[in-house]
Amino acid sequence: MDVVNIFLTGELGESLDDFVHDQRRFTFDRLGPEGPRRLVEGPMWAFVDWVMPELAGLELCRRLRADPRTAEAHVTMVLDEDDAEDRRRALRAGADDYVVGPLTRTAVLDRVLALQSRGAERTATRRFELGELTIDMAALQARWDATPIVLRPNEFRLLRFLAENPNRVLTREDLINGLGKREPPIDERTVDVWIGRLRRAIKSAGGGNPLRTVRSLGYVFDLG
Amino acid sequence: MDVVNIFLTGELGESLDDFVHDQRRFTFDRLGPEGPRRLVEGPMWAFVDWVMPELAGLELCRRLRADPRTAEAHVTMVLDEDDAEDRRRALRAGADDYVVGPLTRTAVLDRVLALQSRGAERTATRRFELGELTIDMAALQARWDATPIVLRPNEFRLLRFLAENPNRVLTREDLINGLGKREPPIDERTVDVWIGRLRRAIKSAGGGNPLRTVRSLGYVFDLG
DNA sequence: CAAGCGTGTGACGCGTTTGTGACGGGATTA
DNA sequence: TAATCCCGTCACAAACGCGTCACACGCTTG
Repeated sequence: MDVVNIFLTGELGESLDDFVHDQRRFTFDRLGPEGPRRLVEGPMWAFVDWVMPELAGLELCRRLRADPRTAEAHVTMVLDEDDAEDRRRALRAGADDYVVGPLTRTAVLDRVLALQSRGAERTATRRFELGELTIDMAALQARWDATPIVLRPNEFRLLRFLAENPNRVLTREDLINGLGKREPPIDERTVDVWIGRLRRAIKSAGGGNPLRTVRSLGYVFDLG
Repeated sequence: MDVVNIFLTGELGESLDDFVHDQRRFTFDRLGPEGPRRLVEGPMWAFVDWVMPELAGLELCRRLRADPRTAEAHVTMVLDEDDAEDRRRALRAGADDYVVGPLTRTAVLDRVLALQSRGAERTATRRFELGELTIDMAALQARWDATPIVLRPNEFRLLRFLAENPNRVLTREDLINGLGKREPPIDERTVDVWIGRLRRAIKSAGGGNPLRTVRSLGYVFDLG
């Protein structure tokens, strides 16, 4: 069984229990100014707060990179707000990517799973644009023409899957499988509701409707 | 053992060896302006650089599509930077998708595996062109010279069937059978209505009228 | 030129599919 | 623990697709 070790700064690290999902075990631990409290086998994921009580997040980030025990960890910086300059600084300090907080367990797991499934390749497409739509895998955020689209986790996964298969009719079954929802079996009509919610979210960010209904078949993400 | 043949433009094609992974053999070869150096059996994947020494990537992409030996290949365009307009152009030139480079072997394999596992049922002919008309089977969408034609399912099937039998008179019966409508029996006059609707749809996308009536016989899809 | 076909097309109505507000259970957060 | 959020399902109304009809127009034939 795969194990993924997740380290978090601040309170969050304390409050989370270990967790199993999809044959994979996740361990959570607190990340202090000296790094992780215990050393572990397997992939490590560190989420570093931008502001911390004892230490600036940037400094911790540099220390993690400098320490051979944690140099290989995947480091995600947690920002309070979406500031371009902060992002640059985070990446320069050695972070692999960033999220705009606040961080919940769901957000953490979503990220870890998303990045894992995209493969170990660090420079894989983490971000892609389709027309006016930008999907940023690293920040788990989508934008329409620079306006952020407020998406719930399921909606983001849906959008991602659709956008990864553009110009191709996806049946409701495809979509259910694509989001990895085999158990419990999902009513196909539910997909319509997903689509409706996703459309509304895109629309309320001022976006168009790239999701075309193909009657009696499914849906397509349409590119220009 | 499955074999997947991967063709790459530029240096990358030279530097990679054949490779085995998960019961599957991958062969790598260089892709020049004239297409692949050697011809192969089995699925083909071409990764085309946006910029190439001898030839623009877009042009190569079009050539691959036009060449019957490579028309069925899955073509991925490799972009240097994230430009929305370039993406559109790539897809319009016949690329199936795109990545933002730089490309490594890992990135290539990840992508091929991901696409293979998703699109298990790749239709034989994903897309074909007849003059200004393009028919995209995967997206169930037709375009006249880059303008989408709004078609209902039945109209799409009709257009597809006509386009698959160009320059050949199809009787109303042929058309009814071609669309697989045996039950319940369809009035032949209904075909006239189908044709009329299809013509209108093409026209309102700015297209011409490739559908010629052959009095007392049926209809022809006219090429040239 | 008249009569007779063959075709184009607007209109209609039925059956099906889709969109969506509402609800409730379950998980998460504070 | 209470409050909130997320999400799957349901039910109903609206939208849609499509086959048919009916009539007008045009072409053919005598």
